[in-house]
Amino acid sequence: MDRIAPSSSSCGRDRTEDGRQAPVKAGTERRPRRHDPDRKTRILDAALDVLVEHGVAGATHRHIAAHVDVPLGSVTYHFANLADLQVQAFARYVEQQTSVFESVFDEVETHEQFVEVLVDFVHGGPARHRSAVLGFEFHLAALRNPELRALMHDWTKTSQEVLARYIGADDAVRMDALLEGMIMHALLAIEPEPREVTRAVIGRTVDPSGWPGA
Amino acid sequence: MDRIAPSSSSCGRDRTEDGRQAPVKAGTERRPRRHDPDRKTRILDAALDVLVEHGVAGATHRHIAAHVDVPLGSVTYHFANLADLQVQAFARYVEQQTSVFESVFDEVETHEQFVEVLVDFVHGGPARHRSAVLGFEFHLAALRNPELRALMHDWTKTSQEVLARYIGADDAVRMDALLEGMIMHALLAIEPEPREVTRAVIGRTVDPSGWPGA
Amino acid sequence: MDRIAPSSSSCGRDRTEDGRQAPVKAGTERRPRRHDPDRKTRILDAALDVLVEHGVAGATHRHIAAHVDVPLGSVTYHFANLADLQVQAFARYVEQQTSVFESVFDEVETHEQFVEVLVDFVHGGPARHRSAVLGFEFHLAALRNPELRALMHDWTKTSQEVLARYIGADDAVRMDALLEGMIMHALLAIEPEPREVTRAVIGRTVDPSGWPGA
Amino acid sequence: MDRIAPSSSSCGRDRTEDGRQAPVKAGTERRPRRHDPDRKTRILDAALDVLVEHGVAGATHRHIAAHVDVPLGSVTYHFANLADLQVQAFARYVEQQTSVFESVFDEVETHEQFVEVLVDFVHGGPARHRSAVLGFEFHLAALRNPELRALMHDWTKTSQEVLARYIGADDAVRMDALLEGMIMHALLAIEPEPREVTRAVIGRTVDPSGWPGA
DNA sequence: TATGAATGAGGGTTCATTCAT
DNA sequence: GATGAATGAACCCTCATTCAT
Repeated sequence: MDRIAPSSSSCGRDRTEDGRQAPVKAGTERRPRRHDPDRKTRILDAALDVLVEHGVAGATHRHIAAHVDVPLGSVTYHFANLADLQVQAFARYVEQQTSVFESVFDEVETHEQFVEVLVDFVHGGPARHRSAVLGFEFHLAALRNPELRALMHDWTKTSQEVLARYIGADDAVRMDALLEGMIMHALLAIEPEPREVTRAVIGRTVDPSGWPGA
Repeated sequence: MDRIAPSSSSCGRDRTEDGRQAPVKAGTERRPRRHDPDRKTRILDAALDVLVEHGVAGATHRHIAAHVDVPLGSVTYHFANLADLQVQAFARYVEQQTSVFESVFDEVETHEQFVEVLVDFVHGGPARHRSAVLGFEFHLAALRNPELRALMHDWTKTSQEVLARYIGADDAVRMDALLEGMIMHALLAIEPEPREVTRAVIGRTVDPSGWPGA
Repeated sequence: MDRIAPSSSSCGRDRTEDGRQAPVKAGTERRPRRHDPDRKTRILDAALDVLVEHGVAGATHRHIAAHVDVPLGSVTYHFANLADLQVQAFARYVEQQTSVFESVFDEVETHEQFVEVLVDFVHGGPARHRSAVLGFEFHLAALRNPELRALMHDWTKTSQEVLARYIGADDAVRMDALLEGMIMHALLAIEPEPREVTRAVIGRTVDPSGWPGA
Repeated sequence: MDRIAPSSSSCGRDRTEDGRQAPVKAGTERRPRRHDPDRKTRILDAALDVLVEHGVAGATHRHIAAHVDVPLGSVTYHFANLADLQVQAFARYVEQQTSVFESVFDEVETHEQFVEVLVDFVHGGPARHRSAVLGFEFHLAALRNPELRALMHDWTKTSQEVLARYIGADDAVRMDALLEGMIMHALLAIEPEPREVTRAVIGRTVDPSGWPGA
C-alpha cells in the first residue's frame, strides 16, 4: 500500500483569510497595507456592518477583521476589548444618525412636509433598514450595558429635541415613541404597510394647529 | 470516536475498569433525579428566565440546564437544537402573554378605564420588565429567523385585534405601535416617566367619542 | 410588547424520528409495528446498509434505528452493545458473501469461464460496490478487533478453498490477494479500468494448463 | 455567549474577579510552552501516529493534541477543521512513503534483487505495519472524501510508474494490485506467511525475461 | 417485553484575549 | 507599532448506555 507522490506536494499550507495560517509562499507579497491611518475608523464601520448582518452576538473580532480585511491582531490592537469596540461603534452610529436626522428637516416648513418627512423616515429604503437594525441592536445591548445606556439616553434626548422644535416637547415624546414602534413593525412586517396608512397614523398624532399653513 | 474499539484501546480516562462511572467522590452529591414529567415545560420556562437575564446570545444550553438544574444532556435530549428550543420558548411566551393581555381588558367599560389599563400595562412592575425584555429579544431574534417572524406576525395581529374591539382597527394599529415604543423607552429610561405623562400620551391617542361615557 | 396568540399554539411538541420526542397527538396511532419477529435480522441488515453509507464510525445506534424505523431502545434491546451488533452484522455479511462467491462458480468448466467469472466479480455493479465497501470496512475493523479478526481469518480461508478447487492451493492464495487488490483499486479508481485489462491481469495469473480445454 | 456583558453579569465560574485565569493550583504545572516553530508539522506527525493507533474515527482533535502535548486550541488553530488536518496528514504520509518506495529500488539490478526487495517490502517490520495501516486507513477514507481520492489517485499512478521502470506498465499494474492485496492479508494474518511463499507468489508474477541476468 | 427518558462523556469548533516577535 | 501564534473557556451537538415503566 505504500506509494509515491509527485514529491513536493507542498502540504497545502496556505489558507484562507480566517486569521489562522499566514500564506508563506516566498516572494508573494502579502497584505501590502501598512501605514494605514483611519484604520481604526474603518474597523468601526466594519463593526457596524457586521452588527447589521449578524447581530451583536455575531460581531466578533474575527468577523469584523475579515470584513475590513485586516489581521485579527489589528482589531485587538486598536481596541482594549470587544465591549470597548462595541461602545465606540455604537457611538459612531449615534453620531451619524443624529446628523442625518437633523438634516432631514432642513426644508420642512409646513405640517404636510413634516409628516411627509417622517413617513419617508419610516419607509426609507436600505439605509433605513440598516439604521433600524442597528437602532434595535443598540436598544437591546443598552439594556444590559450601562455605558451604552447612557449613550442611548443622550441620543433619545437629542432626537426628541429635534422633533420638539417643530411640534413641541409633549408631542415630541409621543412622536418619538410612535416612530420607534412603527419602525420596529416596519422592520418585521411580512409585507410593508402602505404609505397612506403610515401617513394617516403619523398625521393624526401631530397637532396641525400652530403651523404656518394652519 | 473509537466507540467500538475492543479490549486494549487504552483511551479511557477517569473510568473504572468495567467502563462504569466511578463511585462518587466524597462530598459530590450524586444527582438521583429520574422520572421527571413535564421536565420539557420546565426547561422552556427556564429558557425564558435565562433569556430575560442574559439575552438571546446568553441563552445557551448550559445556562438553561443550570437554571432548571438538569444535566446538559437533558436539554439537548428534549430539543433537536437550540434554535428549536428558542422557538418553542418564544411560542410559550406568546401563549402566556396572550391570555394576560386579553384578561386585562375584562373589566373595561369606559374610556378612562381603557386608558388606565394601558397605563398600567406600560408601567407594570417586575412582571412588566420581564415581559418587555422578552418581547424585545423576541423582536430582534425574529429579525433573523423566519420561523420566529411568522410567530411574531400572528402575535401582532392578535393583539391588534384585541385593541380593535375597543378603539377600532385604525386606532388599534396606532396604539399598538405607540405601546411598543413606550415600553421600549420605559425599559431604557434612566428614571421612569411619571404616570400622568403616559396617561396623557395614551389618552390623546384614543378617540374618546363612541364610549359609553361620551 | 405583550401580545396575544391563537391561544393553543401547541408548543410544537411533535418531532421527527430522531429518537427524542414521541409524537403525542391523541388518537394518532403511532408506530403500529408491534409483534415483529426477525426484527433483529432487519436491524442487522440495516446496520450493513448504514455501514456502507457512513462507514464504521457512522454506524451508530441512532442511524441504524432510523434506517429500520424502529425505536432507539429496540436496537439496544436486541444487542448487548454496539460492538456486539457490529460483529453480528459482519458475520451476516460473511455468510451472505460466502454463498454468493460459491454459487458464482457453479457453471464454470473451462479456464476462460473461470477468468470471466472473476472479471465479473471485480467489475460487478452496485452489488459489487456494496460488498466491496463492506469488505473494506470489515478488514479495517478487524485490524483492531480480535473477534472480527478471527471471523475474517475464517472467511479468507473459505474463499481460498473455493478458488483452490479450480486452480490449486498456491494459485488460490495469489489470486485471492490479487482480487483483493483489484477490487480495492476498482473501488477507488477515478474512471473504471476496461474489462480487457482486468481480464488480461487475471488471465496471466491463472495457469491455463490442467483445464479441460488445455 | 454574553461575551460583552458588562459588570454585573455574574456568569463567570472559576475565575478571579478581574476575569483572568486564577493562579495555578499547587501541583498543577502550568504549561510554559510558547514559541514553537514547526509545531504544525509535529501535529501532522502526531496525527499519523494517532491514525495508526486508533484509526480515522479515533483521530480526534483531542487525541492528537494529547499526543503532541499541545493544548487543544493549538490544533484547531493550525487547521481549519479536522477534515483539513486529515488531508494534510495523509499528504504528508504519501510524501514520506514516496521517497521510501523510490529509494528501495536504488540498488536493484537483477530480477532476483527486484523480487527480494518486494518481499522485504511486504514483510517489513514495525515500519511496515505502520505504513500498511496508514495506507489502509487512507484507502477507506478516500472512499468518502473526493479530496483524498484525488491524492490517492496520484499516489497510485506514481507508484505504478516506479514499478513500470523495472517490469513494464502492464506488469506494474498487476504487481501493484498484488502487493496491495498481500499487504492487506499480511496485516491481518493470524500468523505471518513464510517469506518463501511470498517470494514465490511475487516471483511468478514478474516476467524474468528481459533482465540482465536472463 | 419493549421503549421513552435520562445522563455523562466526549467530539468539532469558535472565541476573547495574551504574548513574543 | 503591528501581528501571527498560542491558549483555555465555552459552545452546540451526538453518542452509548442505563433505567423506570
